[in-house]
Amino acid sequence: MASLQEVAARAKVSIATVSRVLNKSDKVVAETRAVVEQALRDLGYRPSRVARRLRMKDGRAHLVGLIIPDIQNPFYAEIARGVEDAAYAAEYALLLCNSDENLDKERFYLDVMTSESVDGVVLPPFDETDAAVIELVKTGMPVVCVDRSLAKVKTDLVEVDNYRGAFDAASHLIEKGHRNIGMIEGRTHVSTSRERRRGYLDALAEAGIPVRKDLIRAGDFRQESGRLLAGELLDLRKPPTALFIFNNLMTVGALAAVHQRGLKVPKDVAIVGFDDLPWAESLDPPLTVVRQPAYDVGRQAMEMLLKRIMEPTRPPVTVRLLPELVIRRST
Amino acid sequence: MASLQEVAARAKVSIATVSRVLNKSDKVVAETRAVVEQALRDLGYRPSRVARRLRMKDGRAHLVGLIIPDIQNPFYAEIARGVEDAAYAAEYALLLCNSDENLDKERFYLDVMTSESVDGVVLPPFDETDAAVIELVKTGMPVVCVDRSLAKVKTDLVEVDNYRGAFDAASHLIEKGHRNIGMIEGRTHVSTSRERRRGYLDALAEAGIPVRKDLIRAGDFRQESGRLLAGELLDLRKPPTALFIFNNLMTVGALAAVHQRGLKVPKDVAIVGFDDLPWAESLDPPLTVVRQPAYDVGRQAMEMLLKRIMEPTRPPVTVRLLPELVIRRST
DNA sequence: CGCGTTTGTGAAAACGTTTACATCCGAACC
DNA sequence: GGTTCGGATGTAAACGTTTTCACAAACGCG
Repeated sequence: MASLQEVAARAKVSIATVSRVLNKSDKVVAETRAVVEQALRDLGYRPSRVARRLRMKDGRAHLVGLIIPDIQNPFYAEIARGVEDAAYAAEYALLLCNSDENLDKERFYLDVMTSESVDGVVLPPFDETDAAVIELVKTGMPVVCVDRSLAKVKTDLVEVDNYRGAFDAASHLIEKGHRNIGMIEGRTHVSTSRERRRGYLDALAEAGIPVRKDLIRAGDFRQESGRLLAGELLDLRKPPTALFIFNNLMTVGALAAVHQRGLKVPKDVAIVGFDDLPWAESLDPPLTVVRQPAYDVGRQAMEMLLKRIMEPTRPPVTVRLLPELVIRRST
Repeated sequence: MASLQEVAARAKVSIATVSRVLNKSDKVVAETRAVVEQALRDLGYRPSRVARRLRMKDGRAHLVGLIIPDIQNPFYAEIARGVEDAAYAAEYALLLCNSDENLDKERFYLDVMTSESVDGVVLPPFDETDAAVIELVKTGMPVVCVDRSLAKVKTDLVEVDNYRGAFDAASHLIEKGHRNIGMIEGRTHVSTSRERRRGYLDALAEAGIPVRKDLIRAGDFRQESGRLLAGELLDLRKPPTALFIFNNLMTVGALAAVHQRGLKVPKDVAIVGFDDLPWAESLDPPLTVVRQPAYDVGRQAMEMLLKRIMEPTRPPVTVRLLPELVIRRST
């Protein structure tokens, strides 16, 4: 509440001097400094980030935005933790928003970002052609994409080798003797979906297994769509003996569909999903998954963003992290 | 980027007129309005929330803060969704922060809140005596507590009937014939822990079961502490035949400890935990839990906050929602 | 002792809004 | 035809900072 004005009045100096005391940088003699600091304490002064941000040129707000598609998805929550830890370490505050895999909400929050003059934004774009994000990038706002990438625009990017992850997962199932492997994709215009699909197809091709189109379904990354689509696949005349599912939430949904039908995993149907879960070990059965280093994705993205804020003209960088196939008992 | 200045120049009017067009409220003749609106579009004008917030008196920033202890805890994620939906519906932006059950972080973010001149804050206090939160309340900042309450200070509050939830859970175990019921609490100075403990003790008392102090352990709400403490209990000379655990994450940890020892649930040990999980149904075995209406907690808290922002002097209100015992197969 | 140089401090502008107040102009009134 | 009114628009102050520039005093030096 107390402003520089009031502090200055109490210390009988000018507001400029108070500001200088606050920002340490400038010269102010020890005696005055002491007086000012006393006044600061007396009034319980708290600087206004708002005023500061209004006055300052870009890149010094110490505020960045993170827009995640679904805060209830543990994968994104883990990314958020990574981002948050790196931000907090650099004393940056984080404006965290949940876009709910919804373009309108995303646009609303992107507007908030520019409107709040944040220093930069971390986000997984809605899909490869996300217009609102591209627009934002073009305004010169520092943007780091995580997990998903944009097709036409080059930005800083921290992603996971989705092709490799999917290839390994499918190969693992093939090795176990499966030839009818169902796949539940995510939204198809998302870069991760595209890459994972490639990995699956290549693994099949390499093993000389023909692709059964009816075993491929596209979901929307939500639990419910996993349940529905897994149900469809299991109810097929010639159902798959294994399921490869593109994210954690849909995998949980699929598991529910399997249980509902009284089928046994992995005897009746094997399952491997993308994204590890803290409780994957305690699921019935413990789930084989492609583990993504989500925390690191977040942390590195934030560090990358800080670099870009410091040096806005540096060329965009891509970091690709490796996933890991964690074999438990669902395969 | 474009400011009122530039728009005004292009439309050949004063900035006041532009501002009036923007805020609809005031009179401006149709012709000028059209000209201004064209200029607005041409320049792709985006208002600066920062400047606006600096200028305006309290309560009109259309920005509120939410500080949650752990973004990776599905219970809080669900609360966050409730808050976020209600905020978005009212066109409020949400400054979401993760305090990591850490007082320093919490203080940092509380400072950010005042410093950012948010209109209000929703949070579960760290514990009943959380000094930083009390301080904030005393500054007159609208604050709504969720889930946990403060001991000495009366604020708006949306909570769950924890006593009832715990009482029901313990009674259910007693009914199933258990007399040695282990309990893993959370941090003991948190209001929810205190209430749940009361519920457990009363249920035992009502059934005439003496309390075994060695069956009561205090954790920190994290998965790891659930694993550790459940391990301790199970390794006791005279171990409990049932476990009542105070939150979801510790329950998952406890489940791991049980599996690790090769014990069967519920044959060797029954388990009931607080907080439902989207995948509780797919755990091994499907978990009996006390379900809290987390989404509603969040939604109602945000609505309450909006009311307080509109009418800062209204007396504090408490809403208590009912939990529900969901019986699955772990008991 | 006079003159440049340094050092500490203050005055004021700027950031982008909102809004109270002033101004202008035409219409309505008597 | 003045006077008054009211409606549309402009002017300028204010919000709380940072920062440039100016200024005064002290200092160093020949």
